[in-house]
Amino acid sequence: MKILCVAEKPSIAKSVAGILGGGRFSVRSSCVKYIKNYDFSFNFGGSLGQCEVTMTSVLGNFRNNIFPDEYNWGRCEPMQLFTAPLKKGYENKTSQSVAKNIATESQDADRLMIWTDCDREGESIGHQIFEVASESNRRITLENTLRAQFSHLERSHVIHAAKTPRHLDMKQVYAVQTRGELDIRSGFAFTRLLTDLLKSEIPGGLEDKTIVSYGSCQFPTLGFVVDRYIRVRRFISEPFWYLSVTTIKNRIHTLFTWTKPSMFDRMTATVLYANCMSQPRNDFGKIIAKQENPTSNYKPLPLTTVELQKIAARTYRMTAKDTLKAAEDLYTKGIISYPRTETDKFPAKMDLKSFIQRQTGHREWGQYAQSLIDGKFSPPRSGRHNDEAHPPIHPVSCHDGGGLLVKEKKIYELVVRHFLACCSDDAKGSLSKVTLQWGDEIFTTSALEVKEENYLEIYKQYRTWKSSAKKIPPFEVGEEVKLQKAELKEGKTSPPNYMTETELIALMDANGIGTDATIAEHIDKIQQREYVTSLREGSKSVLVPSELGMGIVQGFDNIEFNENISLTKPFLRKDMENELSMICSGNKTKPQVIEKLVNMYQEAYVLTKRNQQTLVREYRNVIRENG
DNA sequence: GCAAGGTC
Repeated sequence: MKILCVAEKPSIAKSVAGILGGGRFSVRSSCVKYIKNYDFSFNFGGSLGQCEVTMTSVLGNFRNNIFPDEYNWGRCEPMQLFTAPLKKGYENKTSQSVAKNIATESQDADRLMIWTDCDREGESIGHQIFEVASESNRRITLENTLRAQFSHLERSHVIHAAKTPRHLDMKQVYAVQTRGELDIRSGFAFTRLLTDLLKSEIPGGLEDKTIVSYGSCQFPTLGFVVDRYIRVRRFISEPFWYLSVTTIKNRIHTLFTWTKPSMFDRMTATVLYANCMSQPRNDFGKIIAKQENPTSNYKPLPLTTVELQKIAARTYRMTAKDTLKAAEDLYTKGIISYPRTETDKFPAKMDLKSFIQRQTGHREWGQYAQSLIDGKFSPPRSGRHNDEAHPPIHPVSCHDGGGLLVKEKKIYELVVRHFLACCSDDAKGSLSKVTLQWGDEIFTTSALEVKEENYLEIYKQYRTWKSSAKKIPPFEVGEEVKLQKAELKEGKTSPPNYMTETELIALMDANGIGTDATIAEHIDKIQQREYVTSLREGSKSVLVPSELGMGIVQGFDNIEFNENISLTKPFLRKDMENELSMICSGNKTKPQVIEKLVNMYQEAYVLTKRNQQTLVREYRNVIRENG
């Protein structure tokens, strides 16, 4: 029997061929520069048995939606794009060649086995491969097409995946197709409307090559930046007042903080201060309580892509894009698990200790790993996210760093240390708190003492939790202590900061805008479109909207849409994600979801067009306000 | 000329 295996990317095809072929395979080049075809034999067991195998790959998505030529820009009313037919096509020469290689290689195959990544997109890419293969070879059907399930490239795992395939999950395929169709219809329609409108109404305002694009991810991303900008600009600093006392005992000065919130009314604060000052012995305070409570600092949750990007941005100042690239390269080398995951909970049956064991020989953290094996192991915390495709990011093999790029080394170290931290105990400490009364007012001071570092021993680079530098003198309850200072102080509320990239990533992630692989691209896109510019502010850079970006958001926010739908807010996109999940779980069908959301977008389009002067007016307003 | 999603 002859089997054609197809992976999502060339690196996976190479690794899997190496494992299944046991190192004995021959390589042929294909009509695409990056893609190689590997021939070998492998015993799949079961009804397949010993097979001749060709392993190849595609380059991610290669078939996409295309509108027929009569719907090109300027040749139809954009509104028609919501219902125009869509055909499958190839965007460029490369994807056409990718398809050609699949068609050729499938010709003499008895079976097709899909080896794309095990996520929703992978399932859809698998279906594209199936379509091309079955068009070229009628013996390949959806029923006899196999789908390997794997989440990392460790040898025994890959062999097990080859021997226990399932079928393509069409529900996931339909969910992805639904998103694709809605995005191209709404994206093209609104982009043409906005571009043509703003160019004709604001002559000389926009350059010829400018595109004012709408996208279901671009707009909410822009919306986050604008919201923050407005909050900063509208911020008015307010003074507030508070009481503060400092004691002196054993020559140690101890600052006590008022337990009441700061007051925005000066008179009230002054009266309270005067009350205290009018007491006899107003230069003494009384210790009324003393506590010492055990406290913990929790170890981190199992590592997701976005968390990895956030930690790397904070600790190493790496961009989200660079972090993902480094992690992807470590994955294809078999060093860490699949780095695109939303799951922050390890599967119950996973043998974590075997992964720790592999790290015991490492010169930096081997000893620590050994101590976990020798009894200090503690089961990881469980988060509430699960993408049902990949476990949290964890190291697969032990690597001394030789031959790795600097960025890869950093990311590898982060992944290992994070994993070991997850399998350790929380840090333990004790928090001492002393309460003091001065007049009728109550003040407290506290100090932390770290007793057991536990996970922090391996995780110091990424998180600090230290004993307080200040020492609290040995106060006794009931004791009267001399005050060194007792003051009425004035403070000022400070404005929020402009949006940083790290914050924007966190917001997009929390709101389901884009995927781990595309979040960085959307941030890039709204800058290319000149909706947003990046400014340096001190040591970090922040994102602020341009006039165009402000104008668009203000314009859309001033149009009243049905059911309070907002195109610049994340809720619409989140709704769509929910609908897609329902397709995956079998509770809705692709046509149902498309009908519902196309109707909604059409209504929004009609209202936008009817109120197009609002968009123009708001954009002009922004320009005028800026002078 | 236009989206978002893969990957190179």
